Amino acid sequence: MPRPSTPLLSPDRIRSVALAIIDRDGLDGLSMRKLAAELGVQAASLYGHVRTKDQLLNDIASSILSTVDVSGFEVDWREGLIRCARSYRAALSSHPNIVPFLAYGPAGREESLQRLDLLHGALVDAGWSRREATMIAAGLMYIVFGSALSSFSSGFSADPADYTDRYPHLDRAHLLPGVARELDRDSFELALAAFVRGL
Amino acid sequence: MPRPSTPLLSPDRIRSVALAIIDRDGLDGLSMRKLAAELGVQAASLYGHVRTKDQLLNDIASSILSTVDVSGFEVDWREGLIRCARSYRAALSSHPNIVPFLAYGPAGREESLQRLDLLHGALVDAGWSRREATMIAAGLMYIVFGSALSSFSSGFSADPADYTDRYPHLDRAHLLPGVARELDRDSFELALAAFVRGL
DNA sequence: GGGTTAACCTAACACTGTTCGGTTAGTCGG
DNA sequence: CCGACTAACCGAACAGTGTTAGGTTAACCC
Repeated sequence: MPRPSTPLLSPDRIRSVALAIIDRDGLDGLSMRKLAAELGVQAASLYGHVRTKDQLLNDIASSILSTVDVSGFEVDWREGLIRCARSYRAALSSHPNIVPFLAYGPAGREESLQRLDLLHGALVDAGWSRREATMIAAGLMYIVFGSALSSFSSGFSADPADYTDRYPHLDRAHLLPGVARELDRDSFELALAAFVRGL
Repeated sequence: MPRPSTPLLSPDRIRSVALAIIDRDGLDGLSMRKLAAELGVQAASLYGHVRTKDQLLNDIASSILSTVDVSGFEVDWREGLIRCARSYRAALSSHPNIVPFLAYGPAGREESLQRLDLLHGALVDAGWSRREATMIAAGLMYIVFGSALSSFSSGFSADPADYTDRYPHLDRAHLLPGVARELDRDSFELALAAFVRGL
């Protein structure tokens, strides 16, 4: 097939289909050939629109991070922290499969830094030292990313029988997928509340 | 080369060289061929001692996790939580490059579960409900893994000039590698202290 | 000393991301 | 209207990945 009348590819379409594949098949489930196939195209054609796979993932990551909302600091810094963390977590957990890439890659993402800068400024305005503000922001990110990786409760979904005998203390209620999600959210809320309260 | 007089390979040697490569070249820097080469052997030979690369990584991960110490709950549960978290973080940050794999993979690791079970039991003994104990343990893991991924301060080590103008609030002192490590540790301690205090 | 097994090898398979050189449809200048 | 040029796609290839099948030989046991 030579040049088609109307282009089959665009950066936006590539990103959106790639994200759909990641959501469906996981991070390892995305290959350039598979992505191309689902776009009705050969793999090489992608490189006219995307510099590299890593760049593609970065772009997707940035677009997800750009939905994070850091407003709400006018009221009070505690409320601002909580809202920011919730928004961050919501953004991450809407596409959980890409979180490992996000956490792995450099934190120096434009979107991430902008929001961090705002957060940092708000904390300093509230009376914290610069160093403290940095550490508080870091702590908040620990909780957000730790919970979004969610290698915790959703990582348990193996055979319940494995746990019952060997780990007497562990409640196995959280093995049910529905409960696991709820438990993850509640754990996040508890950790967040405890962290902010303890500051 | 046929069967050598003294075996060149053993699961232990393979694991230790593999971990050395990961520490030196990163998680992506480990390939079976490279590992084999450093062991003075061909790649296929590894599969007589190791079922699969993923299994190898899991074994390495388990051996790292097995150094985590969850004692210290006799004194008081707050102290126990803090000691456990510190020990966990120490174990992870001694081999930071494997943390992404650890965080990515299932939490259902034998070593991880044993310690989780103990922690859970200690919390229940201290008067928390089973559900609360689970959530507290999860929260602790969020902070530990979030901090060990350390996609925070060590992720910034780019060009300092990039930050100065665009992000006025961000202090750029933490760009210095030495400071970054210290800041990471202090951020972890602050998050941990705030979390435990806030419970 | 012969048979068995364990430890290594070579070669290959099916993938991966990425690049090079071609082929053609669309677009613009004269 | 026609030629030059570019944009968009393709086929084939490269170097690399994890993994397996089948072969070769040294060490071990009876």
